[in-house]
Amino acid sequence: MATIKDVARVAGVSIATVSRVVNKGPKVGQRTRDKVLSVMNELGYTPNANARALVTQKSTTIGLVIPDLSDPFFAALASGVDKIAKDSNVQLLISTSSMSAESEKQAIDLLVERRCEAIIIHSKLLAETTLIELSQRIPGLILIDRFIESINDRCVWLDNLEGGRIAARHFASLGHKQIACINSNYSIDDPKLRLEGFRLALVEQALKLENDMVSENEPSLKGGEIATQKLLASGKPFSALFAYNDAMAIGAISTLEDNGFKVPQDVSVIGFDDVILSRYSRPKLTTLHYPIEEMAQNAAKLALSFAANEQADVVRNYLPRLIKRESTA
Amino acid sequence: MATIKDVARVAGVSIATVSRVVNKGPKVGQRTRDKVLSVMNELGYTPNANARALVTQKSTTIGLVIPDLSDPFFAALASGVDKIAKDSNVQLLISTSSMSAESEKQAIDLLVERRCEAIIIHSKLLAETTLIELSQRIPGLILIDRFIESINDRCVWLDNLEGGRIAARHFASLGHKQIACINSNYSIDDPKLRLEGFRLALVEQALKLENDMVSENEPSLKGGEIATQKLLASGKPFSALFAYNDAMAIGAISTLEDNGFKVPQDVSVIGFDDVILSRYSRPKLTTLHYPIEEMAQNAAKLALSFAANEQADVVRNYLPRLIKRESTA
DNA sequence: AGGAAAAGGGTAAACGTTTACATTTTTAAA
DNA sequence: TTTAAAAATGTAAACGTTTACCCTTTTCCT
Repeated sequence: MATIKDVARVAGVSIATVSRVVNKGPKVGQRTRDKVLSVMNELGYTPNANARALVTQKSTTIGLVIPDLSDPFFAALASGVDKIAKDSNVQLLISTSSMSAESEKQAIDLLVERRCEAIIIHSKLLAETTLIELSQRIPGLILIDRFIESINDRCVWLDNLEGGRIAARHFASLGHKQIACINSNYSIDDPKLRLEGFRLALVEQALKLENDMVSENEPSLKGGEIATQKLLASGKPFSALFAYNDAMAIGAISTLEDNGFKVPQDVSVIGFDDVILSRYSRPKLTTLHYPIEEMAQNAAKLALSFAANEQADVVRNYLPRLIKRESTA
Repeated sequence: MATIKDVARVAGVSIATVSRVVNKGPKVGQRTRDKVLSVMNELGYTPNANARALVTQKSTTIGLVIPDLSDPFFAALASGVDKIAKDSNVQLLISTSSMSAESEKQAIDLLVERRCEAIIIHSKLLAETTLIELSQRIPGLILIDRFIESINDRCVWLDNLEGGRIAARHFASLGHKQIACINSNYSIDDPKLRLEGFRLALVEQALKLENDMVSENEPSLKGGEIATQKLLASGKPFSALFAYNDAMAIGAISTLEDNGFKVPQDVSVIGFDDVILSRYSRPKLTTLHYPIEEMAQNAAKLALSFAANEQADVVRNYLPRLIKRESTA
């Protein structure tokens, strides 16, 4: 592949001159510029970004660590980062990490080796201490969907607790008394917080969530089905169901209808996340909107600005918003 | 950030030695190795991938051009590439291209500048000649979801025509006579091919698709709804509907049920793609499985092998497969 | 003890750029 | 013309690695 030297030689100029025309710099005559341009074209010259990064100490790269690209939620996250990257003429390098602290650390290391300008990390498993230490070493590092008090200026997160509260209040306002919940059985904070907020607000409304009205399972369609079957099997009736996420909610609706319950006439169901699924389900899902793409955009802005030693003024703490569709009444 | 020189200086050895321990090379004694390792740790040394790429002429990067990361279909594609990348210790660099040949070209150029080992391109807009020329210049370039005869060994594609055929045969085998179709109005090959295959196989079965039984619109939920409304408005009855993709199919089901038609009792609907949506809809969607993730994996394998001057033996030409669920009868 | 082979370690060039600084050429005012 | 300023171009160092090649210790056999 042709290098700047080849172009210089063929065009009969110095590499400095070629560099100047490549970078649209000043100080180069029209005549030479045209000559160089035509040689570049003839030779199919493309500048080497690695060499450039080395000498300029800028990689024009933004790194992103997520567990799984195929999950629409993370795809939306990545898409948000990508949009800001595009605006800043920076490219998106993705590092996926599979379900272990070890692998999350590795994914980050790869991005550090690449000397990414900025790094956005979705980590649920890495220890707080590690993350804090990392954030000290890397100026452009931002955590998304995770809150760590001591480095809260580096975090962009959603208030899960409040999400639970909102769901509870919605059910209360609809007059529901017999309330159930299907939750994720993953050992991360989110399920605990959502449930806690849900409980708290229920109490405020003089309602309560019986212990056996909470069923845990995988946060997936199948998990939602199984969790709902268990709830049904217990025999206790309920008219309102709070699901950990949209996938579980849709699984729940499916199981409920298979068992003769109409949604929302017999049971109201509320989801969480507002992923694309929720608009495609029938009935359309009432859910809590998780503005992940916007959050990712802000995280990217923040990361880029921290990397440049500034501090962008963007929202970091998000509240989920209730989207009323057809699954609650 | 500490460099190899810093480590060498502090450890009292040459940079060659440090390089050897970093790369787990031979020819370094236990004693020195330990010393270097501890200094590396103390200084928080991380090798610079750009410098490495420069000298080794290997970027350990695989590039991917797609139009939109937030679309689950492309997210699945990216995920497939990522899996192979991981296996090959290579990182995924994503370049999104928005709806124009120009922008597709730019996205590719960015990856070339990065000297990606291999490049996977999902391009519907770039001219064949450009793509052919590009594939000549770049050994590790593979086209996904596009077929160009003269460089067919660089293509991984799905047989859209056959997809249409399969749908038609399925309807015929179910005894349907009054058949309709909602198609995408995008001016790319896929909609034309699917429809053509559908028509062709219908004729073989002595059936036919009336011209006014084809309605075009955007390939989205909303587009599916509108296209179906138009079909309904025409007044002609139909009992089988072939949708361009799952989103349109789900939109169609929604509109059909809103108009008092039961799916599949009154109308059978078949989708295309088998994206995650189709499993979450009610009734679950009968559709043509588009094995995009597997295709992407093979594209990545192929790209990497071409880049290494070999030629992996993988399937390049895929057939969609009928997934019978609940929306046809 | 002598010596050869093996092991450990160092030197310096190369990768493809950018850029401060130096040099040459052109322009235009005197 | 001369000449000072401006414009164009060139020189060379630097970025952080890897690696071929060379030199110095060890090791271990006879």
